[in-house]
Amino acid sequence: MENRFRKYTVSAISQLYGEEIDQSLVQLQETRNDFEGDLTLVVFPYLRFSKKPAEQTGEDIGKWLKENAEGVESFSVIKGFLNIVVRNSEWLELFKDIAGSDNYGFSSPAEDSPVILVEYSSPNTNKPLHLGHIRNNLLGYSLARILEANGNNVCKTNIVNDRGIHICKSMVAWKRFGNGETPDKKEEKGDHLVGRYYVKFNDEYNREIDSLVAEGMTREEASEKAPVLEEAREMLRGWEAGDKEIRELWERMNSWVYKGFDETYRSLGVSFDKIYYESETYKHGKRIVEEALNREILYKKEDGSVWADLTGDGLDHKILLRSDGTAVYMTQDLGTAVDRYEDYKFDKQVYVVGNEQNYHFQVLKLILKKLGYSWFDRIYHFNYGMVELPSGKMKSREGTVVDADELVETMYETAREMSEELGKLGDDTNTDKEMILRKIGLGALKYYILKVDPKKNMLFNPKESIDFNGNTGPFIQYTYTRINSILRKAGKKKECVDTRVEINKKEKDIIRRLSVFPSIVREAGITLSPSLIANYCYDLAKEFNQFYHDYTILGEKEKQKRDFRIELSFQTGYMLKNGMWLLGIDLPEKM
RNA sequence: GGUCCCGUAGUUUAACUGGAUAGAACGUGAGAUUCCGGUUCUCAUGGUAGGGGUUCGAGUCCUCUCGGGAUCACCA
Repeated sequence: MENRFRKYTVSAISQLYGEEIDQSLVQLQETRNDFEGDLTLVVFPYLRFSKKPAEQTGEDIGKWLKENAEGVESFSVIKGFLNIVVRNSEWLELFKDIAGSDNYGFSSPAEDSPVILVEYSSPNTNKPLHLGHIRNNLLGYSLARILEANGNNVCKTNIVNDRGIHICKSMVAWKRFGNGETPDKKEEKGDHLVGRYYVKFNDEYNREIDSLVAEGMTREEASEKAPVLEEAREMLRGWEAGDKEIRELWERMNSWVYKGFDETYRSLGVSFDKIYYESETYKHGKRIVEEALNREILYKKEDGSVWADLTGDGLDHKILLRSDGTAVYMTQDLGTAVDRYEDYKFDKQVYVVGNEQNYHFQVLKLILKKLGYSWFDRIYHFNYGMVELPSGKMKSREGTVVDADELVETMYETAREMSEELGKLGDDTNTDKEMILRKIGLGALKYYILKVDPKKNMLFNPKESIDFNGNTGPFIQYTYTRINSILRKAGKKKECVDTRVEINKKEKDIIRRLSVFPSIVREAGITLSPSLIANYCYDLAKEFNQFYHDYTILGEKEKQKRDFRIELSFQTGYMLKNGMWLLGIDLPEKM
């Protein structure tokens, strides 16, 4: 409908003022609630063509539309805003289109559609996932779905940082204190077990520093020379040299971690199409750096370390290989990027990584450019802010991180408590009940995180997120189950839309809301914002609830009206389901 | 100190990318409704950190000040 009016406006301007304008210049929006009308045209931009005051211009265009455009009931002009009232039959035609199309608002990718890689999660294998990763995973997963719905060929990737000094630290601690402990023996998730030894390493490290200081060493010196650290470094060198024993231990402990991660990913409901490992890509990175060194794009210091000079671009010097020849983070990321380009020839790559790495990605892009990769501009860093808790900031050093598994469990527990308090779900079997509660707990978590603008630091309040009222996931889930209940009672068959039926304001509001879904999906795809989808779902659910409150659906006597309302409910539920699907949120059929 | 991000009612947030009187939600106070599933609605309360600029029009763009965060490692 909006598109049609856009075209009408272009013709109106052309016929009235003899000026050909582009459709993008037409500012058409929903009429605000306080004014009479459905669509509003902003006429200010045309004043320079009409050479008349805003009111007069609005009147002219309004008159033209009334005479020439189909479906205009009436119009009014307030200041520079032309409010158009659209005929009810137009709305019903529109609704018929919506009801008649499958997956309204979704486009399916063709073979030659753009290829987009979405990287997210990117865990280190020395500790379990935490709240920050949750935001990352949810954003990444949702972005992938949104891009897919926009008709792109999307590949979800993950880069696992499975090598480096941090992993060696866990390994050293496990060798020293582990007594052959394994996840099976301990009945502990592997990632948690390994994470525990990482913490143990740091405890031991600090203890050794303290005792060295007590023996008269300076703190600075002590933190360099502590024996455990030496041992970890030795292990890293051994790892890079391919020492058999070290590699075996490394593989063994990593396998524990992967098993744990898989469980976490499953409980969060996210997945990947392709996983890259740093232990494989870093070699490629090193080759790339060495080649670039030969071509004198990079330079070597006297101590043997390799650097990129970025001062010409307003940045600093950046190290790419250590003096002992080992790789750094940037080295492997270069390798990963090139690997991926060779694998997929992507049109775009989206890195979902926290904003603390803004500098890193700025540098990555620049170095790719310097090295002559023409596609350097196709990588995009999707950065997001930190998650804080009501109790304060998360600091791993202070032990205030929130473990991902624990949080999911807490959400589930909270859902159960609330549900018991309300005394529902009585007659369902236990497994059904559990599944529903998982969906509610997880839906609450996901919705609460995704409705916020990713750029902003956010505060996560578990209690508030699971509220059944307000702008929350459970509220939308609840609306959906309510619709389902109505449809079950109605016999749930698809109704034909009779375009002669009379509709009221609320019904029109819902149709209008339904009709903008495609443009919201498109917008979310362009701006990469799941929050747009989240807020859309909330608005739709709220509008439906108002309608539900004011009018009866099943109790309506007139058959045509009743059928229409049932179909309207069906479409609303369908749209909620699709919208929430884009966020990776499941809607239970009952709750 | 350099660079980047952020600052909207008591709190959590939105604003169609420069459009109307800045919307919601939670909370608080008053009232109506409570029939398909836990409702919903109305009213009250209260906000763009501050100054200057750009123009028909600024939360949005520019600039300065103030506040918060990130980063500037031979960590990842």
